[in-house]
Amino acid sequence: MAKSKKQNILDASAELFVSHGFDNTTTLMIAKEARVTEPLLYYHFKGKDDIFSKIIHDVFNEYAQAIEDLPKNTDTEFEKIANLVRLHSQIAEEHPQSAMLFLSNCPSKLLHEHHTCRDILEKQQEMVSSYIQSCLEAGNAKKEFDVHPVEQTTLILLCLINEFMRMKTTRKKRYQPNMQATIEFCRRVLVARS
Amino acid sequence: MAKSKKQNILDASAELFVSHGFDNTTTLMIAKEARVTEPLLYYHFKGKDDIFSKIIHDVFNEYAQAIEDLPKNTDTEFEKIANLVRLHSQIAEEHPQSAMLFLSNCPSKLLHEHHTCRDILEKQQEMVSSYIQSCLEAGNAKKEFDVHPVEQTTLILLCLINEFMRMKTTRKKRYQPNMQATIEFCRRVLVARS
Amino acid sequence: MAKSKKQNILDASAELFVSHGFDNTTTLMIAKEARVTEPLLYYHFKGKDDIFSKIIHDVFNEYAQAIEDLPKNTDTEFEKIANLVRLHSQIAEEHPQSAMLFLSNCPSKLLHEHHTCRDILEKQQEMVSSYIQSCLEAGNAKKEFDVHPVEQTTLILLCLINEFMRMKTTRKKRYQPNMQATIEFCRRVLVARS
Amino acid sequence: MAKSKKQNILDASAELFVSHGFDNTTTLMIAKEARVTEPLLYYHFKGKDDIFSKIIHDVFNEYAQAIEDLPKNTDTEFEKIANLVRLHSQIAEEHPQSAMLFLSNCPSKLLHEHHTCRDILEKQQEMVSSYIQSCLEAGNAKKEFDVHPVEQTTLILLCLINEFMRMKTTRKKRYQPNMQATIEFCRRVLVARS
DNA sequence: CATGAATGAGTATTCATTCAT
DNA sequence: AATGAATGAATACTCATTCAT
Repeated sequence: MAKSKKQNILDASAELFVSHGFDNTTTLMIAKEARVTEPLLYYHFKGKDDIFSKIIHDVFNEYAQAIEDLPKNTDTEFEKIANLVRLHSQIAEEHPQSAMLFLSNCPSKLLHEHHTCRDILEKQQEMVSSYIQSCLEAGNAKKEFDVHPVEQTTLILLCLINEFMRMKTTRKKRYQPNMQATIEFCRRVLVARS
Repeated sequence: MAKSKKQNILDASAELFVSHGFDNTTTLMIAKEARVTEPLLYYHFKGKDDIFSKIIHDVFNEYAQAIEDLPKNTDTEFEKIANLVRLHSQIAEEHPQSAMLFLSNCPSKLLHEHHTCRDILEKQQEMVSSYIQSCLEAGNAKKEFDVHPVEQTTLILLCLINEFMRMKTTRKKRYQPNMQATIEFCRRVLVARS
Repeated sequence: MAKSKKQNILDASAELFVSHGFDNTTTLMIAKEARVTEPLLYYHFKGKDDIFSKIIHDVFNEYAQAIEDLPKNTDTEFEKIANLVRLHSQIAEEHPQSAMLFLSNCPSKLLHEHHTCRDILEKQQEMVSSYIQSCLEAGNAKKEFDVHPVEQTTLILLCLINEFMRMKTTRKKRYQPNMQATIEFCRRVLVARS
Repeated sequence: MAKSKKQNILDASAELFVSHGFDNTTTLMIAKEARVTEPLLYYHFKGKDDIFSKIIHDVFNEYAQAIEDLPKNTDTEFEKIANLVRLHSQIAEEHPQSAMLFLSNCPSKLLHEHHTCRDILEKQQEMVSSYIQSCLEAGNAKKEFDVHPVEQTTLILLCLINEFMRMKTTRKKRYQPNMQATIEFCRRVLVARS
């Protein structure tokens, strides 16, 4: 029993939110899965929503850190873009649960303005799109790229990367795009033609 | 009373499924919104799931028809791709509800093998990717395109289009990619360089 | 379509009341089984209770008639008792449905003073016990029997006959008493010893 | 608050099942009668069926114990039969509720093969009939009895005892057979004639 | 005689949460 | 830190019955 009961609750909840969805996971299911009684959930957390928030924040923080940790000094700006794709591919493969948690529970909550998901989704967009935009601008400056409407291209690349991860996580193998091909695709779009 | 009560139920349900999600929409909410009594839901449909299925099938059939109706004879193959992007942009703008219904309710249900959503999502993928792949192959043959791993590129374009629609539907204006920019982006990738 | 729809309803109801019990038979089930729409039930009958009453009365009238029709002139009084047992055995075998209808639906309704079942059950007791009592008294007078507390013996024989039919109708073969043995049993009790 | 709420639920349920029948007893009625809220029923039991099962098992176990406890050593075998009748008479008088519960709810459920009632009814038959049969065989051996088809006579006595209890429990006084007369009736059938 | 549409009142059951200990 | 007992509010769904035609 290395894990604390509190951690048990978080782990069990994460698993259930992924496999059944937030709405279809009951506090009783969580308690049973975590080998804990229901009132203990309320001792450690404010309620079901709070458990979800904690989990989603943890997941996001790890993700944010991973992006932060991407190499800042690379030979080319394109390498940075490629690294971004690689990171997402790796997350989809190594932590599919974390990705799923986000992808399958958040959409239906997005409409509620002040929901945890909305905040985080916005942060993620902000973070990734500013990463991409920096690359594009730097690349254009170096004549490595020749990309015109920088902001629009940023958004489109953001689309591409998000959906790339979504498909890797939620679809059948035959519909999962290949990482290398995706990187080449980006190269074609970005890299200035001689 | 121009609309039949049955149609009222479908309309009210669609609206609520979009705004609250399937799980957070109660049969009572549907009945009230449709200005109908609850038992009538069960007279016309087998239950909440059945209402959802009917709606999602209707939405999908309209979508499938719209793709079917895209012009078959165009000057260039690229025009077909552009048309596909335009169609999705148009749907996101003119029928955001239909798009949302699909995008916000299906993900959490995808795990259940035989769920309506899974069937339909697969059909959509099949349909759109075979449309794209035909274009790419024809374009390559005509030397209009010079696209190498045809299948992978197909998948990536599928990603792009799906997420393009998703972002137009679910995100704030400032994160919505512009249609014309997206088409130009595709052109850059696809059209053979002189 | 030899049978009228009204008769269809009665037949279907009888079958369902037997197989599912009155409370577990819905008007919809009856309508479907009778290949009729629900409102028609209310055209022909006042409601579910009324259908039940009609059926139970029909069944009882047939039963009462059968008892009425038992031979009045027999060599011995005992023969009349034997005939009574034979009749019940025959009903249990030839019209198990009618017997079941009565046996499985009435008990839980017996408590409600003015229920159809109570009326009929009382009539049946009155009828059968007066039949038995006449036999016993006549048999005693003729010295064929030597039965002392006539009224009590009547009641006990009533018990025996009722439960005999119940067991033949509702229990497994191995618990069904044999008719001939039952008659011999009665003979032993009733017939005066030389 | 001498009784636990769990016991309150069982008591209230038993009373209601007897007075209204299982199908006509709602969980709300039970909760109100037990001065408890509805969800508590589901905290202590799996559902309405489970409550019924628990009660019927309790009742049966008491009954089985009472039969077990009947004196094993008696002067005559007939005394044992008489004791059996006395026991049933006593139960009908002292615990009419328990008897009614069984008699009025089980019949309509008997058709469902694996229902609690069927299991228990079979056990009761097995138990009582093996008790009777042992007596008859022992009595025959001792020449106390002179009973010929032992098995059939066993079944008929089982009939007699079951219906005796049923009538004592469910019918009007004037149709309730007298215990002593029933015992004498049995004596007449069983005891060998000089 | 017949029915498609509709409903008031309910019906077993569930759920997130709290309380007393 | 932990739990057995308890609940207010709901939740999908059902049923006998009726109405308009």
